[in-house]
Amino acid sequence: MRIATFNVNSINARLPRVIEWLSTAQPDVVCLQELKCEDHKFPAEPIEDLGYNISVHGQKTYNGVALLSKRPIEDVMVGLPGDDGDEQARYIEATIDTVRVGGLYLPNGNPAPGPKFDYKLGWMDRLIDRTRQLLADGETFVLAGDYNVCPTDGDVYNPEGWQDDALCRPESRNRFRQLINMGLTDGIRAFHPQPHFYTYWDYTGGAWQKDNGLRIDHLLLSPAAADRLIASGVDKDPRAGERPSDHTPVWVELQESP
DNA sequence: ATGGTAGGAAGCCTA
Repeated sequence: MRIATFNVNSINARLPRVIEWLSTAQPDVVCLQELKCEDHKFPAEPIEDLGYNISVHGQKTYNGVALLSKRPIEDVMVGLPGDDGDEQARYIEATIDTVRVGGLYLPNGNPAPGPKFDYKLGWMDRLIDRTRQLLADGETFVLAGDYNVCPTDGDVYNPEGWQDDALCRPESRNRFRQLINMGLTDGIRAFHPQPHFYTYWDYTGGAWQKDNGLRIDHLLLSPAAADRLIASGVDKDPRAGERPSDHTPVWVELQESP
């Protein structure tokens, strides 16, 4: 069972890239971020034609997340618990087969310090609370998405230049580490511990050509999910295509449940 | 070198 995450930076602008990637990679489950459209403007038909069920939590202009799955999507929950006043569409969770899958678009948080950074840290605290609940419920789960956190300096092409950025600040890294310390496994890191294994390259300055990247898209696995982890990877092909997203798909492969 | 590029919305904001 292959579970992937892909920040598309507008699903409608990216539809050709997404269709091409789904057709070749054939992931079982996909978490999409930055749809930048409301539910009714999500291009469902061409994706359904490839055999996917779809659950969308959209928003006009900004944010927006979705789950795609070749298997049934059950018990969908949208919105991260813990703040009823949070209007931003950044979280969707559902059960697929035996796995609870959370698709997330963690706030960028720049500039730091400031209100946007405070929102990011509060959101991360709520994600930690949600993780605690999933563990208490005994769920086998994967939390996948654009975390907007570079866990270590090895995940940044130029750590000195990025040390004050919200993606690299100690407050952000500390909260990411809290998730790991709850027993979660970084799916990419488990198979690819080397530095400079990136998932995102800025549009500006020839970042892609120079491999000036960041590792900010992650799949975190519960202990029971990690016991089934057999492979992981980064698909760089979509980033090299025409009109690409600035992110590229990242995936884990889980052994089928018995 | 306080830029650069991309997307959506509306004549800027977010990333």
